[in-house]
Amino acid sequence: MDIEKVMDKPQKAAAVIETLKAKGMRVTPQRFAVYANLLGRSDHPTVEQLLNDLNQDFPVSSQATIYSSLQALQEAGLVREVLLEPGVTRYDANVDRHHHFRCESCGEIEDIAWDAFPPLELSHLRAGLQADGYEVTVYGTCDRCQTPNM
Amino acid sequence: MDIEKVMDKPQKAAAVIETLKAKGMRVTPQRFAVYANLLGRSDHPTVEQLLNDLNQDFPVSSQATIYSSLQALQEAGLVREVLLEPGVTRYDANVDRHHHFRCESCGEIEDIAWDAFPPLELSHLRAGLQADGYEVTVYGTCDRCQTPNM
DNA sequence: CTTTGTGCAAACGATTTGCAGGATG
DNA sequence: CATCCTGCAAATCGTTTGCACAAAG
Repeated sequence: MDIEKVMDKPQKAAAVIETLKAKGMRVTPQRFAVYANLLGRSDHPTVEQLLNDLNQDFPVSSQATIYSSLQALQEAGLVREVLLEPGVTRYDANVDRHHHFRCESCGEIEDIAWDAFPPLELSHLRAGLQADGYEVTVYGTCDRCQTPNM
Repeated sequence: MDIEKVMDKPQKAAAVIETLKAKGMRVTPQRFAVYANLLGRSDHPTVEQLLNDLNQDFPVSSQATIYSSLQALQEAGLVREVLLEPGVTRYDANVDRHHHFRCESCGEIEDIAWDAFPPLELSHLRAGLQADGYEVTVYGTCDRCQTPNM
């Protein structure tokens, strides 16, 4: 399969390919498609959602390959997992530090900018713990779920 | 099976039983054992750990019953899930708000007191989001993993 | 005595793995 | 052309479910 088929924005495609190469990864259409798709959305999809989205028009990648692509992308530091619901693993191409908002009604997840909150002081946690970073998860209700069936 | 067999601290046992009754739950030895065990530890065990721990000396509860007990305890608001690693659901009998520290090396989870951090201002999130609460997760290395094999 | 819980085993769903053929660099 | 990736199917692991029996109130 040709990589061009899975990407309609040539300029960005080149950038994505460069990123993958720069990480020493082989650039395959499947990897490219997974990463480009993740970069192009902000809703932290599951593997199932990626699978449906990628293969919508014609087969691009199998499920097993999506799993292995995601693993490779994770190891390269290009993608991270987001775990906020039991049994659901979501993926996020935004690896800069940021927080999350989760709607307790529909499960939707939305990013919150890092500087939405003042920096937290980690230095006076219990002695012995070495803190490397942190993240805030906010729980609540999204707009859509506040005004049901309208 | 008799409840006394699974609890060696009679005074606390009575309190646990009262709590369960107060929530309108039937008090069974299995439920009691699950909840008492969770109350007595702070390491957020998985179902597998609970299963091993409870049945260590003699059979107390089956796996299916632990799942159903945990579900009932959750619905009663006595227990909550903690999700910080893929594929691993942990349980916590501390339902007061608090934060978590996760060791990226061994996966151990430790509670952080709620007032370890100044309260965050949730009011200026994106308009439309209704925030109900939040939680901080700190990532790092625990004491044990900082000084390997000693 | 009525209702709800338990235990077993089968069912399930998400993720992982083994392996043969195919694509990448 | 050597290495690594892909796709398929089978295997695995955590969790859920159906059902007959037992226990709680």
